[in-house]
Amino acid sequence: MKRSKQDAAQTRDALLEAALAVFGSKGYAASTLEDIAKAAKVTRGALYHHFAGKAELYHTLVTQAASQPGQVVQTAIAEGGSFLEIVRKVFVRQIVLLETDPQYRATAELVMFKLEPHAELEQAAELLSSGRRATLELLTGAFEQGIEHGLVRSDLGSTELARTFMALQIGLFHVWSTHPHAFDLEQSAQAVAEVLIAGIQARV
Amino acid sequence: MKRSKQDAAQTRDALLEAALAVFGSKGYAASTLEDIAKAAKVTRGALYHHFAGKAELYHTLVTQAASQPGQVVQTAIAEGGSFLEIVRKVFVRQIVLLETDPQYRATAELVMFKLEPHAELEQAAELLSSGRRATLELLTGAFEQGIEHGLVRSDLGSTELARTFMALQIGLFHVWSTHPHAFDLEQSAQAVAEVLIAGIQARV
DNA sequence: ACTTTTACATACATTTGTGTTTGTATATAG
DNA sequence: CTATATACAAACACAAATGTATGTAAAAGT
Repeated sequence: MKRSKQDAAQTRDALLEAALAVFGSKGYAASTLEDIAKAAKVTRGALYHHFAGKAELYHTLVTQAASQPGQVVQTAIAEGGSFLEIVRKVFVRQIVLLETDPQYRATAELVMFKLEPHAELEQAAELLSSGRRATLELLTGAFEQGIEHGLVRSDLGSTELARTFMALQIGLFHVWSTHPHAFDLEQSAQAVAEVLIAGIQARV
Repeated sequence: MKRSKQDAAQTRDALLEAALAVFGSKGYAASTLEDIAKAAKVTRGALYHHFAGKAELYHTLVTQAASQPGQVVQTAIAEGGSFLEIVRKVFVRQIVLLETDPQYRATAELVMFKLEPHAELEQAAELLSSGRRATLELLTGAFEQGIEHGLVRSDLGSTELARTFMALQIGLFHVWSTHPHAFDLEQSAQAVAEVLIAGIQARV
């Protein structure tokens, strides 16, 4: 019984969603296509019809997640406020996004904390890697300006400050990811941001 | 040709070392026992003689790595210095340890950033998890004292400060782990520690 | 010196997952 | 209205990995 084109797109989405869930709960290598197909309530036949195989499924997930970064920065800047205020906002909001968007969270956890260096995943890894580099450069540029305006301490250099920002974000995400029920993410993010702001601002 | 007991212990160590390397480079599930045996220059027969299977190998690695934590704290305290000085020392030294001890680094990367929730690995995961909780509690206690002595800011609470410390460490490790050649770890750790200290100290 | 373990290697059986092929009902195009 | 392409399911073939059983030479015990 063949389905219409709309139905087909629906199954495709179901497969992607199922793949994310299964990959997230068992890791890439341990996940079987049968698992994914079953989770999407279809057979492997459907899966092979829509995707070339496991690697392509994974790659699709990663690329679609990597395409939605950094608009948080844009809106925070647009809202105005002092430099440090913007930094605080961006920090907290990017963290909170992990809690509010389960899809985003799952993908992020998958590619950051469950990265298996499989040969077929080279492209995806490379994509992620370059994304991270870009974010770091963007942050470095921002802190460079903050230093020039005398708002941020100048003794450590903009690169180290950017790395600190990233490290704090990633680290908090990791801690929360391993014990999600242990504390409230947003509240903690605000506290951590306080420390960050106090730590990077120029001394009077 | 049978080897002596000493040779046998050597083979066992070689297997563990090889397992760590292979797990680290391919992930748990994707690593085959043949890979590990070959890397240790023995056959799978030897492997099955020393270990029950893949899971036991992994478990052995994890437990032996989890047994060597926190002596950094002891020595730093013994050396004396102000509270914040000790915090800084502990932060930097624990990070640097990742660079100096490749064995420790590999295990840490494996269990922190390549954690595959395999069913057979439950025990190992539980062990890791409780270890992290213990570290966090130890840190919380330390910061609690710091607050009481008026050396640390009191507005955020000791738990949040401890989490910040952990997050910064883990995050920096993660950033370095994904791009080891991009920057000098020790230097960066010192800079990051500067920010941390400035961020948590009591305001005058 | 003789017997019994020990430390492996080798060979085999079984399972499991992947990729491919075939079949089929239905939607869509002409 | 007929032909073809589409969206899958079901069956099959193949490879790889695990676990186990067997063999064996040397070390360790007696």
